Amino acid sequence: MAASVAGESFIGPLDRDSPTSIFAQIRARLEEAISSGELAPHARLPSERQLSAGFSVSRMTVRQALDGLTQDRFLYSLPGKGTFVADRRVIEQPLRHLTSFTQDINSRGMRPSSRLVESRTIQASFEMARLFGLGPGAEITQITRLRLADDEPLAIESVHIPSALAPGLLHRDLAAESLYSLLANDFGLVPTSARQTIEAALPTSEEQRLLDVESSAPVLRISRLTSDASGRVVEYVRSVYRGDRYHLTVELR
Amino acid sequence: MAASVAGESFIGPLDRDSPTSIFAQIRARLEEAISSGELAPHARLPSERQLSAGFSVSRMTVRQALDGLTQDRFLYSLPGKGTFVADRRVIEQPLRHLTSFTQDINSRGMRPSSRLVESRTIQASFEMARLFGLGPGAEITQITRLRLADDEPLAIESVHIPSALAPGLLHRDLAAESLYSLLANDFGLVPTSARQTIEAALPTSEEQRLLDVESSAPVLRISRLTSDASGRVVEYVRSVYRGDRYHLTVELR
DNA sequence: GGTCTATGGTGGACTAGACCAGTACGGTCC
DNA sequence: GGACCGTACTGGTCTAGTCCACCATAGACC
Repeated sequence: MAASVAGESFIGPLDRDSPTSIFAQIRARLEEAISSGELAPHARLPSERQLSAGFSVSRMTVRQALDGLTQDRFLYSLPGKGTFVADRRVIEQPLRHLTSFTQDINSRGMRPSSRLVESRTIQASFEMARLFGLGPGAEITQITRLRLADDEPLAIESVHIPSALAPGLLHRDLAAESLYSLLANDFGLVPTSARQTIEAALPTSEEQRLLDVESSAPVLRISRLTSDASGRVVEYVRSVYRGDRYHLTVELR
Repeated sequence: MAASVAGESFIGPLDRDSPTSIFAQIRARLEEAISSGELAPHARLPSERQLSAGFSVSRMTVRQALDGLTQDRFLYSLPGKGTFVADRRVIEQPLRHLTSFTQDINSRGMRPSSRLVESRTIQASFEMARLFGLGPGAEITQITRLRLADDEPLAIESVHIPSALAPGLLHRDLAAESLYSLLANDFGLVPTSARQTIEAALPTSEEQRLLDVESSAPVLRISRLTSDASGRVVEYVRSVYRGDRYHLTVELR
């Protein structure tokens, strides 16, 4: 009744000189074995002690890899029984991660593009200053773009970033490089978490025109507040998506 | 310019005989110190070695507590510099966690209630059988309820659970006990993660009647697939929320 | 002034052990 | 047959150390 004996191909020598840490290598091996199907859903993994011997590392190092995979719902463990592969067939590809419009649309198998609607510097309103933790009247760079998928209008996206965090942003060519890689590379702004508020509404007349929809066509209004690891708010985005062409998928815990 | 010296009140002897693990106790101390404001945002924590000495535990145990808090965005660390309190003032209360309608509405400061619309056993459609990983035609218990907040209609919620997972569910009194505590206590179904799909739409005539809205009033259609730790799908919920009274908040990473 | 360098501190990674509570199973006793 | 009990295994927790890359600072040197 026991699972497969020996021959677990994902066990094997690791690269001790690699810049990648040992536990990350073990984690990658297991992830690979899971996604390739070698480790099927609900299959039992070798015990931590067996893995530790198989990889010639300490058990704590194995646990560091297993803990991460458990945290991310690749594995689950039952004390006294063993560690098992979680069944992710359903919770497969959806975007649990923070994604840009470009990544999002690409992952849906469409071609993203955008058209600049407006870009300017504004004074922060009281509310917006509070969100960013700035004094009222602080300068905010606002970039509004029409977002298209396969050349059809899909959303209007209005990004707000404190000018102090990204000086000179207005004069950059956002057609040439992605806003997010620009923020990360040139300004050191690395988003790690975001809070999104989603509501259903009807479009304003301006939105009807840009999105090319009727006044009775429902839209998704999404506002997103993005922070870096220290919790500093780096951007505030207000988007309006066509309800007929877009649905949002999120994963909760 | 250095932070407070000595006198960190959250450091102190732990209960070695407690059923709660040491690292969980340390974690609780730090969380408490953060939420009380004793550890302000961006304040530097004592070093891992100092904490380890202060609590008289091994450094690995301290790290177990810190790692968890970092994972959950209470802390962030800068190698070579120290560990710091993240600024969560913005990403404060929103529901990162899986919540029931009752919890959700309570946390918004309103009084939740519900009215049974329909409860019955149906044959799984091909699509629904696939979602649950069952054969087509498997029995599904379906419970549809009108959900109210402060006695105003807010949503229609239709829960689907494989009958085999919760036998006799139809004959239980859902007014008396929460569906979720019932599922957990009597059937051992503990949801740990969910995938939600959200879209904006217009209500059907039946939905207009139940929610008491016009045909042109946009609604949020949310479908949720809930799984337990092993990845087994335990429930599928389809909800329709009034767009004017409800907005959804989620946190991403 | 500016630049280099040693020093001591920090988090990150890793080791090789230990004890515990829970599980499964085989055997023994009734 | 059924109840009990030891044994061997599992993951969960904890210890007491090591080595490393990175960071700040203070002092020496130019």
